[in-house]
Amino acid sequence: MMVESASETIRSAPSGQNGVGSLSGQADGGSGGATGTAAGCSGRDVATGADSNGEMSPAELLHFQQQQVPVSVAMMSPQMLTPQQMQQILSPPQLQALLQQQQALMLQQLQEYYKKQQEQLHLQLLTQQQAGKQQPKEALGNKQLAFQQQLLQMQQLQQQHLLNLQRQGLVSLQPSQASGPLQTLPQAAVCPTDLPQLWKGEGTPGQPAEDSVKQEGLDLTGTAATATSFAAPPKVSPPLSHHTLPNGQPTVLTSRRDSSSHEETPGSHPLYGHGECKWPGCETLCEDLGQFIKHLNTEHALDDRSTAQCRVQMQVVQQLEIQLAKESERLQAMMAHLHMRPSEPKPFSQPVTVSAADSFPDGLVHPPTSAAAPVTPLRPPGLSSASLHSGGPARRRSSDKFCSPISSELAQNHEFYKNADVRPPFTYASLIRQAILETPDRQLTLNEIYNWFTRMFAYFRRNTATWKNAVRHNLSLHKCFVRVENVKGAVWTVDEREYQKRRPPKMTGSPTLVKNMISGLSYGALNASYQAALAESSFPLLNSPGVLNPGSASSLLPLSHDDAGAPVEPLPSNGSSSPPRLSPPQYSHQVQVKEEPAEAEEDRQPAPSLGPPNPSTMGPPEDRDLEEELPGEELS
DNA sequence: GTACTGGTAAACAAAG
DNA sequence: ACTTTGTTTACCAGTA
Repeated sequence: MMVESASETIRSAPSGQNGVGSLSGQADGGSGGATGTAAGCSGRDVATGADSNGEMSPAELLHFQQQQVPVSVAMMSPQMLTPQQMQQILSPPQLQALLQQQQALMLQQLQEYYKKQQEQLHLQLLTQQQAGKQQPKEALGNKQLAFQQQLLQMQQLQQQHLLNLQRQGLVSLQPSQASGPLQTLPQAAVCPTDLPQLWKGEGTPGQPAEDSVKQEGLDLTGTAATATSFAAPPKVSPPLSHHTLPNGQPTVLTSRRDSSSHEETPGSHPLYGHGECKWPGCETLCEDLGQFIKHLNTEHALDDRSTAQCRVQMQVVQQLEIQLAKESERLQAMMAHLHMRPSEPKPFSQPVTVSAADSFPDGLVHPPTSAAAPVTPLRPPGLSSASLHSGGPARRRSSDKFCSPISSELAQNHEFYKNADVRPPFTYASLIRQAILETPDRQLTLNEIYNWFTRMFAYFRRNTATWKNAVRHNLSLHKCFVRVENVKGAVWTVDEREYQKRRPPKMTGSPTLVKNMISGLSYGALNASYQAALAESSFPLLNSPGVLNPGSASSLLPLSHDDAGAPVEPLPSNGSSSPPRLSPPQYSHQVQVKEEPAEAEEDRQPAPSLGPPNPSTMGPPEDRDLEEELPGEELS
């Protein structure tokens, strides 16, 4: 198997790589290989985390990785989906939007955390100064210096992060501002007040800071995860108010910093909130600020324990910083990888997709993906097969079911599938059909089908033996694929009627079910179904404008109108009432002559009894089409 | 629990 | 003899 795979890879590589280099505009075989490798690497990177870049020690790396996955995943997906699942559920544009959101969230988290840290460090300075009276002078001086250095370091780190992010074009705000557009994000997403929980059970006075860091690091993930409950509204805004420091808050901070030698502003203390001490791991209840100050001076005076805690806090911040840097780097790579999808909003595909996305079989109106993802239909969660990335058994391709039109999906994410090592969520049968229908004469040899797979999907550039076997298996198994002996060999064609018949397997023989289902569907869903079918039928022409409406689609698709059942049947089709049933050779001949008539008349037995769902709003062609197309598209 | 569908693996044969 | 193509069977998993 592996031997065959290797040989096939070599053989199919040149042809398959031709279209691969589109990312860089290259089209020769050499760049294709590199592109494929890059795609594979990026996919692995996304799944398993960034590789070591030499800037981190093994321990740090381990620690970082321990934090990284849960944090990032939690921030990306409140439902705790794996990246692969996210990838499958979300369309590439959605992924991009999500990544940007993740980046923004991390930025906000870091900013808030920096502020928190600054306040804590600053408070430490204050505490030292007050407690320093009982301490030896030079020791106090050293520690003060250390704290000041830490504070300075914190500020530098913060500025550096902001600069980095600005350089990436991800942030367009001034460092003094929390995060302009990001303020719409849930404030509780990363709540600094949760951070003290990291210190729960934190080290005893003599415990080394490193040990604490390990614990904190692990706890941090949990904190971040729990803090990422987007759905829940921020229930405690008051405690946040003096931590998050929206816009004018930095001035408060600076004023406090300036008044470091003075009294704290009455009623507000960065470590005091909700009547309790906010010192990491403390949470001692204090009735008023005075009591809190007293508690602070007694319990959190400048000693080894407090120093260790502060160091731990520092390391937590540093971990976050490292994580942010790593995530930023990864995000950049991912975006660079995905950026090849400018999505050139094809004007024709948009109406089709939008309507298809608007009305899903579930009857829900799915919002448009995002501004950055204008025209990608959402796949219903759970519909897409999961965890295909590693090449494991993949189930439940979505193409045939529901109304996810393979053509429009492919048209929109063509570049994505071409370069990303992601398994397309379509069945082999639908892919084979697509490959065949893309050709002018609607026929392909087996090898040409192979080439189409490798050309269109990076995923099919590996494990060739497996999927090729599957292709052959599907070609032989499904009646909709007709083998035709040609002068130059055997070619494969698609019997659309068989293909359409195959799609509504569960609906056949249950007219009542069909009827109930149709009656339960809105016109929008029906229309979406129709348009989806139309889009699917017109994939080969999606790259040419004018497939906006059934009429133009049919006119541009002399042959494939049978594809969508009989949607565009009223159109020319040279009026022939078609020979209903063709033997394979005949059919192939029809294909070649492009005379595939508007048949499907005899296949539409149950249709007449169903009646048009909404005659007033739909034209006759749509009605007929929907009656036939709907079962397969909407229910299955 | 069952039927159906889809994916994967494998064996086998025929043809080039 | 080897590869490619094509067929068939079996098994597993997901879904209705």
